[in-house]
Amino acid sequence: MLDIKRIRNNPEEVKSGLAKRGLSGVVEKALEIDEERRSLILKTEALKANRNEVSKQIPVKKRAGEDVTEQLKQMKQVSDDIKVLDAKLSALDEQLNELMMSTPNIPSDDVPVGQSEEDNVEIRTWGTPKQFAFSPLAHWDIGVNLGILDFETAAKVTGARFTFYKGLGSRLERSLINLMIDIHTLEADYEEVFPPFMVNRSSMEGTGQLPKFEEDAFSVSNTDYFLVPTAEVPVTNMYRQSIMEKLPVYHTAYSACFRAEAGSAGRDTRGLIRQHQFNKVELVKFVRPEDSGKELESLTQDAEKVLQRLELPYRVVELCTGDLGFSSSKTYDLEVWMPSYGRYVEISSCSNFLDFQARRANIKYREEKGKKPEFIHTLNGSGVAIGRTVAAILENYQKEDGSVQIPKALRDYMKTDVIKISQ
RNA sequence: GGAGAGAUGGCUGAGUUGGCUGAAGGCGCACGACUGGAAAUCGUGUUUGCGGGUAACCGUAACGAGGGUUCGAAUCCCUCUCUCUCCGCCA
Repeated sequence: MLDIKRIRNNPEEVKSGLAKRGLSGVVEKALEIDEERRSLILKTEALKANRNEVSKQIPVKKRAGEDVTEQLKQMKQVSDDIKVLDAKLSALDEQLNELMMSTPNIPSDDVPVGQSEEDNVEIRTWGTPKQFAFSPLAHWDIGVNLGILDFETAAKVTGARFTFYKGLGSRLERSLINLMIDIHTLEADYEEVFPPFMVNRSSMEGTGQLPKFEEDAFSVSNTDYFLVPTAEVPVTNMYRQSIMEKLPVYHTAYSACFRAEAGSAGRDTRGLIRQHQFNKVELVKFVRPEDSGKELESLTQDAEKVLQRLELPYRVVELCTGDLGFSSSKTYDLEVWMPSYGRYVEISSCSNFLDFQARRANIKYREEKGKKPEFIHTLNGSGVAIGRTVAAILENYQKEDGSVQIPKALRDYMKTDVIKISQ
């Protein structure tokens, strides 16, 4: 959520920031409500001050034997007036809140301006897409041939966009989770968290999934719970409504992720790329405002480390203003080379939210005792998506005979070097 | 799911015949005094949001959340949430 004071003090700056997202009219609307709201506050608080003053005198006068009927009558009127003004005020508060909650973050100044993912900017590449001496298969064929992925049974048992992993396929999925969490906890300073896979509405609002994108989430009927679309939601909201004692705090968390994929009909219908349920290891950072810029760089590198360890070719792109997520001010996507697509495919998204989520979720910290608490900055990134990693491994490590070599980093976890067709 | 108890400031813990309680006492913490230094002791201070003000500061709101009664509510009424104990059930 944007700071209303920032809008009040620098309306032009906010206006041009939101314009980069193709948004207009928000600032004007916000200022209009804000002005009315503040003049109303002035009025009601004056009345309340008066009421408090007189109410304090009433028992004194009563004790002195004075007649207070007239005061009671007057104050009754004042109280009724206050009630009317308060109702108006809370209606305005709600309007303003609704507007602010559905307004996206402002892109950082250095984010490239653009319309769509076409305009994203490649920052760097790592590794070289492999040239195959045979014609490589897509992971959905490789997985089915090896008997480790079963889309048909999942379609019967649940529906489209779900998958059964079997045998070494399940072990591969599980091994990747462990490898990634081990990298982040043992080679870096992330503390592991195993979060709930359902969260309440306030948590979804805190990180920005709601109120605008309810159709993207799965809700649990008869409750006000939602299946988590990413571990970012429960982990960030751990610190909702609190003043943090020390910064920075880094967390990594495995979770299943659930997405309705509304509006994705017809896209990536085959394979593991776009599922209603997938696994992901997430990285979440809570940092001082002045550090968030460099923290985004190191977070991205922490995610990259996973792909480097797995020796998967990838590139880093910076999202342009048109492709930037609702809550983010700046995002780097990691895209892994996917032979079946003949291009790089998103496997991680690392974002700096600045104080946008912290304001919604009310997460603060105090630099030193006696000082005013300030909003922190939050960041998160996939470290990385498991299902897409499995797809990338199957495709990039496939052999002509249909078998798949296991990346070196995974062999201890997998207890094998290769997945062969025979099994 | 059934029965009961509870939810107050960083912690602990008063306050429940409504008013002088933003909230006693204790602990913790910060600053000061004392000391060669420290402990102990003494003194002072120690929540957050919003609005106004250059500022000092002033006003207002908050005692789990929301609503109601009242001139006035931490205190009374209603709804909800969470925690604890016992029973049932269960991985």
